[in-house]
Amino acid sequence: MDRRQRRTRETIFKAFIGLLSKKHYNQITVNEIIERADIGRATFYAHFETKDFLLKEMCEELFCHIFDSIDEGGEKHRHIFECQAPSSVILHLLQHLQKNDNNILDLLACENNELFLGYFKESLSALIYKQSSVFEGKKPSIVPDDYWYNHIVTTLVETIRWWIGRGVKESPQTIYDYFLAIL
Amino acid sequence: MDRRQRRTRETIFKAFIGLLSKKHYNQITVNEIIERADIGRATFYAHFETKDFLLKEMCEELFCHIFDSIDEGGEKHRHIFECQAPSSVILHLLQHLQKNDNNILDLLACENNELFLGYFKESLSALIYKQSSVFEGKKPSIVPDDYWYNHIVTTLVETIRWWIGRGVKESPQTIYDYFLAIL
DNA sequence: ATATTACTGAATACTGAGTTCGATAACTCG
DNA sequence: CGAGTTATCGAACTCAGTATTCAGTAATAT
Repeated sequence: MDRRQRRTRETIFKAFIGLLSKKHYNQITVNEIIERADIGRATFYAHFETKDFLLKEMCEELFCHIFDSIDEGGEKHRHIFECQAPSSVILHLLQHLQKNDNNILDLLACENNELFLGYFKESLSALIYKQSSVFEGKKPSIVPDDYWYNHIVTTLVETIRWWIGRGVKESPQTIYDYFLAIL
Repeated sequence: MDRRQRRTRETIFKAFIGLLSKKHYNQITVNEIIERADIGRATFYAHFETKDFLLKEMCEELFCHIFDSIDEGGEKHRHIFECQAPSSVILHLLQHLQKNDNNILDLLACENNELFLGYFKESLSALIYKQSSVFEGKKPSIVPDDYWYNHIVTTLVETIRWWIGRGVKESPQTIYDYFLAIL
C-alpha cells in the first residue's frame, strides 16, 4: 500500500480516537475529524465511505490486533500468547489493556458509544468461547447454556468497564480474581 | 392539562415507540415521527425541545409509572406493591414486564438504543439498592462493594434482555430463579 | 524519467434540525 | 352560551453537517 495512504489512514484514526476520548461519537463531525487530521475533505471520503465505516474499520484493526490469531496456529502476530504466557488468556488480555495500547482505554472509559462496545463485546465473545472450559464447573445446573454463556461475556465486559471507570488502579490479577469470584 | 395536549403527546409517544422498535434511535428523524404521528412540525417542537428530550420524557413517564412510589408510604400509585404482593419486588417487576405495559418489551428487545437502556438501568439501580439485603449473603468477601453492586444491576438488566431477546418464553419465576442462581 | 496514484480545496447539491408566524380550530371558564 | 385563551397547522426559512465532483498539484513506484 502507498505510504501516503497509510499515513493518511493513520492520521485519521489518531484524530478520531482523540476526539472520541473527548466527546460522544454522535457529536463528532467529519469536519472536526478532517480539521484535526489536517487533511482535505475529499481525502477523507476517499478512505472511508462514512463516519460509521471509519469506526467499524478502526475497531476491526484494533481488535484484530489484540484478539485475532487465537485460532489455529496462526503465523503473523500471535502476540497475545507470545508474552510470558500466563495460564489464562483473559488475564493476558487484562494485562494488554492495562498498557493502554492504541488508547483503547480512553475509548472504553467514557459512556461514549455503544457501537464501539458492541465490537468489543463481539470480540470478547469469541475469546470466551475458546475459554469456555474454564467456567464449565461453575455453571449452576438449572440455567440454560446460552444464558450462562451470555452472562460470562457480559460480566467480563462490565468488569473491564468498572476497572477502567475508576482509573485502572487494581492489578490485572486482582481484576481477574474479582471476575472469577463473582461467577 | 388541555385534552388536545394530552392527545398530541400520547400520539407522539406512540409513533416514537413504534419507530424505536423498528430502527435505531439515531436513524429516526423528526420528520418520520411527525409524519407517523400525523401532526404539524411546529406542534412537535411545542412539546419537545429536541428528539433527546422526547426520549428522556418518555422514559421518565414509563419508568416512573413502574418504579416510583417505592419510597416511603407514597399515596398515588403504589401499584407495584398493590398486586398480590410477591415476596420479591424484582419478581414483581418481571411480572409487570411480561405483561408488556406500554410496549416496554419492544424497546428493550432490539439492540436499539443505549440511551433507553441507560434510563432503564438507572431505575433498576434504585430498585436493587432497596433490595440490597437480599444479596448481601452472596457477596464474595474479596470483591469491593461497588463492584458487587454494579454487577447485580448489570446482571439483572442482561437477564431481562436475554429473556426478552428470546421471546419471553420462560415464566417470571423461572427467570428470577436463573437470576438468583448465577449470582 | 514517466506513468500512476493520492491529496488538495473549493464549489455544490442535499438532508435534517429547529424556528417563525399568521390563520384556524378546539378548549376552558365564567 | 360566549369571550378569551391556547393548541395545532403548514409552509417558508435559517443553519449545520453530509457527501460528491473535479481540476490542479505533489508524492510515489518501477
